[in-house]
Amino acid sequence: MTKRLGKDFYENKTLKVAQNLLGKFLVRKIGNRVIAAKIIETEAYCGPKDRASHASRGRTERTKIMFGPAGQAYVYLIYGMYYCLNVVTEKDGYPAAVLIRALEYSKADGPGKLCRELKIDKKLNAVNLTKNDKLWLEDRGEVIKPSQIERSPRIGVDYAGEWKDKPWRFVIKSN
DNA sequence: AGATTGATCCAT
DNA sequence: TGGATCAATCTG
Repeated sequence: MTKRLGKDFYENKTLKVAQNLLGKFLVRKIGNRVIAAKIIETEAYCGPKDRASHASRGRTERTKIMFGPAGQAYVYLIYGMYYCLNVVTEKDGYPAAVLIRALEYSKADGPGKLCRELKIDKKLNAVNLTKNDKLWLEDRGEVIKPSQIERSPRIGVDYAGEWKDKPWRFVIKSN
């Protein structure tokens, strides 16, 4: 059973989507080559008050995508050298997204390397993951039980004050 | 621990 | 318009 995730999957509470994404497959089509890899690590960025989220400083040219409807890709450049891939969640108007941090594929552990391996760059920013033929997500029937999920604080957000310790990072155990 | 690297954001 | 900042990674 293989089914592309639709808007109903993304239009949900971000913490729930972040956990549901574990075990799903990220599919990237480059020319005639198709790469599919299981998602094993995610992080949730929730709402305008989450200081770790780019959206916490309000709607800007870069972050407006996070305020948009669920099911779009949010791709941005960080530290001048690496791209990070997020998927937008929740209702149109509410800024939230899930960062895809690692895949069970080659050396794609870490959001920067992941995007390098899959050739994800700014051209894929704002694409609709439910419709386009270059990048999308699939349910291949794998079920991840809550007991297989490990929670921990998010990476690289020490500047976020009280928000930095929230256990909003999700990893499949034994990876 | 330090260097890298450049788009983005906001204010000296 | 300029300077500080950064959801990272590599090298030592």
